[in-house]
Amino acid sequence: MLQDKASAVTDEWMGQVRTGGETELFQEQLDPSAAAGVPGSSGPDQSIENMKVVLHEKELWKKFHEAGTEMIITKAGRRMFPSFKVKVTGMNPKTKYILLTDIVPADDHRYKFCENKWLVAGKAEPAMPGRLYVHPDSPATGAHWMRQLVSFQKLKLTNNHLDPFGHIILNSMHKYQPRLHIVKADENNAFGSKNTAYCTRVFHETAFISVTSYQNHKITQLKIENNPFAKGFRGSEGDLRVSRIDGKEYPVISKNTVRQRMISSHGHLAAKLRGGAFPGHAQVLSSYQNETGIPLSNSGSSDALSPTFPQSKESLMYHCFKHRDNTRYLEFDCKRPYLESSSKEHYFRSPYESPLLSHAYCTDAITSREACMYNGMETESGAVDKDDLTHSPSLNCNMWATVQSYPCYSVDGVPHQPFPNPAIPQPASSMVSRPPQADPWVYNSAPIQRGVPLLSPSSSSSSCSPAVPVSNDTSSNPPLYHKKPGSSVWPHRDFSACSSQGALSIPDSPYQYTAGLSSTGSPWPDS
DNA sequence: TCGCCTAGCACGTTTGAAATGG
DNA sequence: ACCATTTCAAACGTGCTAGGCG
Repeated sequence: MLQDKASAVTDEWMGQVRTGGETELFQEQLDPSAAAGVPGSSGPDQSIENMKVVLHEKELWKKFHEAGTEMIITKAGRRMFPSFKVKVTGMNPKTKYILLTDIVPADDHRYKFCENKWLVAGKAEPAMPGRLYVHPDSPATGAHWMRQLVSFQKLKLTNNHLDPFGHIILNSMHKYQPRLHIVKADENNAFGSKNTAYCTRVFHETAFISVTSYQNHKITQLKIENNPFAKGFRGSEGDLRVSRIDGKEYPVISKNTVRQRMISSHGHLAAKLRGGAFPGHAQVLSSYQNETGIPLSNSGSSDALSPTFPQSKESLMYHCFKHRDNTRYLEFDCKRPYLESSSKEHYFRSPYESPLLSHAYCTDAITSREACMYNGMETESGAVDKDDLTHSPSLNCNMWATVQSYPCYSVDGVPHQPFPNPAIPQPASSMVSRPPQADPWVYNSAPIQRGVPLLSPSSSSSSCSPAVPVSNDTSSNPPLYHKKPGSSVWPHRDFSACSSQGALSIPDSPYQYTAGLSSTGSPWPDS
């Protein structure tokens, strides 16, 4: 069972279009030619306004939220748990959509965990290079998306600012909000052109604070109890994990803890000897930035500071690059050992032909196409209607990237004054790193507007938009994401954002995350 | 001294190739 | 020869801990 009916109703989302602060039905804004041009499209697209998105395992998310969700971030990348899964309905079965997610700062604070609560500990660090995670099945037909759960469980979080794998980069001890974007592919199986429509969905119960080690033992216990990979840390039946003394909860030292301590005290020397077998391993990434020249902060112009509705203020730049053979490793000095030591499912493998693409990455085609969609009870990658998989299995560019300064906030669509991020240089379009034209596998990109009011009185919010043309000249606004027409095989794709603006509407009050969800004693800060 | 971060560890799960049998 | 099932090892994901670092 995905959800009970009540929660499903709560999370129902009727797509709407936002243009210049007005709300309109999506279909009225949609360029009919866009739908008509989409292969397999049948008639007017009613999918957007009828679309409904339900967060999977909402109750579990609520449990975490009430305890103050924490997500571990590591240099190598760590999955989220609970993982971000949604059930989508109401799509046009034959229209192609691209599903993606990103994680944006929830506010401009840094936090610390004191006395069992998260407290504001100062101003946030400069925003990391924003990245998007494109579901590896994208683009796919509505029938495909609706058939099973759409899972983003392979998304990984990292605190490595130079991460070459395309994992989403976050700052530790900061609060973040995941978002889901549904983009209607245009006639080129792309989006970002003027005909591209998109919607954004935010589930506030998925907000979390990134940490390098768990602060709240309640979260630790929730993870251990619910994550099968942490089963090894579960105690035997009846093993109480938390004891209450004078109304306060104290963690109980588990058998594992005792064992670990014994191992540490008696076998530390041996462990060190074993650990010393691979010296220098962690040094690989530390030199990455200098080699590639990746700008850590490359968000766009001062538009980010504009209090106006963010939709027309944020731009994303996406690039897609051809998959090459393993020789691409040669372009990474000293990278290969690290790459090989990591998961087979590297979102990004290497930069490609041009130094300009230094922050472009590629995913592994084979593994990224592993089933990320689930039926209610079982995975059934083999049951997928191949007719619906209009893309080749080599499709493999499941990451985009954006860089965004701190978002401007809005409440129910009313923009809130954003706060500046002086640490981030704000050049305009100069941030666009265009791939060399000579490379036919390079996917070009252009700014896209997004408007995403995150704050809502409900536990979740959404926003929907038609493609607001950057200009009428489509040639100057190539799709952000597109499949080469006539290409039967998708290349490995890479989306590397060069620029975006703080168009994300997030309240500066943490209450947005607790409304309707929090209980007394919520660990979320009250400020 | 403190708080945060990292590497290495053990454990359980997942995955996929190889082996086996019908 | 083909297909389905089973087995098993490697890879992966996880939380825990000591030690490093600023």
